Amino acid sequence: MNESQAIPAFSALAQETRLQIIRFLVRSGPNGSPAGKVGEEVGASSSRLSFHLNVLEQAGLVTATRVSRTIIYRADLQRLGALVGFLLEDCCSGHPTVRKCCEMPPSKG
Amino acid sequence: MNESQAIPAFSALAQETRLQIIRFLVRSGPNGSPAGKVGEEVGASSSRLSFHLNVLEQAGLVTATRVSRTIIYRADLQRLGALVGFLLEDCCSGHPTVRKCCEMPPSKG
DNA sequence: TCAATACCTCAAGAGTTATTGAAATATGAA
DNA sequence: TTCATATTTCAATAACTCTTGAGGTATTGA
Repeated sequence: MNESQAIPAFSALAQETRLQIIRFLVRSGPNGSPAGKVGEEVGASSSRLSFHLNVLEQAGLVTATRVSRTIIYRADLQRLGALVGFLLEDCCSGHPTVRKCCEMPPSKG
Repeated sequence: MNESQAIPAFSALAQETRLQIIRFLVRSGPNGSPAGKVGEEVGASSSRLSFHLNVLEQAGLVTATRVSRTIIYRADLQRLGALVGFLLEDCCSGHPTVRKCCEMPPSKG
């Protein structure tokens, strides 16, 4: 991931509705979720939802696939991982203090 | 880190000049750097620099300390780490695919 | 073909962000 | 006090973001 990919990604995540969408799509797993269901989940009107899904898609954080009348959205976990990597390596020079946050939480081994 | 801290932090990082500032301040280490030197480094006029440093400070990603005539800025590594943690845990539910990016790079391991 | 469903696009308006240049504030030294 | 240095604040402006509501497109089934 380079800066010109990271900037739209950070920008996409800097918004409450889009954060809700990402959370929901990550939890929806590899099957993803149709736009309508995402809209119900986050409580957004169709045009508002479409606007935010488009921002996320342009940022590369979600993918869209048409299946008949519905459009299935999925979180792009590789991209999200690459963004974490950008934050750790590019922004923070791999600094150990920043890296500590990535260790597994104690109760989850 | 919660959502209302993460949103301004993502927003702060979604800008080229501020990304340059963060990189430089992380590399400057615990002594930080005076505003003027940051401005030289990133090629920003004083008012423009001040604007961006303020955004970063409000977002909690840098701290400012006055020392005589100069103001020393430092990257807040704890906050940056907490933001990585938010991205991994809150946004991505600690998903292993996303986590893989946090492993030490092979040549540095 | 017509109607229904699922979703997107468009235009308008309010609010926010980034840049510029001028002016203000704070500190230190002559 | 006067001057220089370091930095912030202010006002104007252009560009961008988000929301709303109306209308459009794609697909399916009767």
